[in-house]
Amino acid sequence: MNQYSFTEENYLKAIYKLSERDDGKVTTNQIAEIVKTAAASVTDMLQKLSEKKLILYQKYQGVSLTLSGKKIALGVIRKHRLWELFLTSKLGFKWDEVHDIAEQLEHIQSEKLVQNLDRFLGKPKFDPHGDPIPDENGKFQSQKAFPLSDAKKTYTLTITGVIDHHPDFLQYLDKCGLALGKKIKVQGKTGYDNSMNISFLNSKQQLFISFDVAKNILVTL
Amino acid sequence: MNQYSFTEENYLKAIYKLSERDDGKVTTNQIAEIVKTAAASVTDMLQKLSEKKLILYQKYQGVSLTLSGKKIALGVIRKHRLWELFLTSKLGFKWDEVHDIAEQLEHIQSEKLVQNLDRFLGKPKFDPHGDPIPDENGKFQSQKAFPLSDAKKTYTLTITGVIDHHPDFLQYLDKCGLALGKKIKVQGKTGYDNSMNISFLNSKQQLFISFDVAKNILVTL
DNA sequence: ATTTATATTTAGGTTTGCCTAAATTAATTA
DNA sequence: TAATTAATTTAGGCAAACCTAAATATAAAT
Repeated sequence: MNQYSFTEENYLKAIYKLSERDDGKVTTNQIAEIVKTAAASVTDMLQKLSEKKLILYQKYQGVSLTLSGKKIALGVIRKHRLWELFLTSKLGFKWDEVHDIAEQLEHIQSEKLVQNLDRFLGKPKFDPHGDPIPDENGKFQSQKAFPLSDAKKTYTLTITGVIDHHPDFLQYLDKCGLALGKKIKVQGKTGYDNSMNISFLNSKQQLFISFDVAKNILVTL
Repeated sequence: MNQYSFTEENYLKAIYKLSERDDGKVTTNQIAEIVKTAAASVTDMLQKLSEKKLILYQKYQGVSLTLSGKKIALGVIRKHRLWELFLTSKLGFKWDEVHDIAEQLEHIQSEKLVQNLDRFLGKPKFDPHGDPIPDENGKFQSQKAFPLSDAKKTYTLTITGVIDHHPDFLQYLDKCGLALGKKIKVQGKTGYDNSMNISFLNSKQQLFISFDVAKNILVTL
């Protein structure tokens, strides 16, 4: 009944994530970039998803998800994030190792499995990268976090998430001692290249980070 | 490099399980039965697997696994059984609910995931149905268990496994109070239909089970 | 040893998801 | 507004894994 292919789920997830950012119509090329296929293949799939009423699609006009499409996308994202948390909190994986495995696990079909896993993990609200985990109805708390690059001086900030999930980036943060929950303060900003000088609470340690890095770190006041 | 498709893995697993029993060449129709496809489709796949040197295949002569084929099959079985145990021991599933989910999970590709899961579960030797779990080298203890239907009277027996894994059968055992580890004694056998009268240790409870049921229960002395 | 039955393979065709190249539409720039 | 560029779609094709029907090989029965 409710069975969609691995590939279909990945397209829906990609469309969801794109429309989350741009908050409008998603284009063929954007999707092609994410799912790593030729644009022509994307067009094929869009026609198929449209027939199944999972997306709204008109030639050349971009796409958006229908309610059913969004539900499926959120279900996949929910599974992805639960599995990521499982891998780190129970199996001892580091946060830079879990993405590829969760990309596979997110397609396992079993409503009961998701519910039991959710309970086993204690109905968590956030995954190891600080992303919110949708509940069984697709609802989640959207964080009021903002990129560190937007931060003013003086305030004490808490690191609550990352935007870039690439292993290289995460490993770099590890090396700097930057982890979720860490409290930091912006000591200074260089006007020229927007790089930042930050310090940790309870430590004299200082750190320089580039604008590109700061853009990908999410913090709250 | 070491990547085989979902389907290829299922064929190899089927061939492994069939050759375990009959201990010889496996036929096209036997495989077709297990993987639930037409015999002609099996022939297609056998030719493909043969080219990849995962099986030894000659037209009309049946097949057997090569060493590489066997390794892959055992890897899949290892994963299947580890996941089944995870589902029952950590997520609260019952032994009749885990098969279909494990059929999906067994194809997740990540050597590290398997190792970490194995460690998380305490390097278990048996799955929830009493089947041995191969280690990272494909080695496992083959049980010296035998079907309850072959048991003589008098001895106290321990239930250590089941042959049939169908939910119906397992639920029936649950209803009878027959579970792994339970100690029983054969009180009598009916010559006519080979049905059995068994009793539990530490209980006056008596039970009649058919020959068909007894054939699918494994016990040790 | 033939004949009959069963098992297996070949032939031809489908679907899914992908590709490249060519055509078309939309967006941008002159 | 016309011309150029970029994005998107159509056309035609490929590989994987499946199917049915027909052909062929093996096994069983007379």
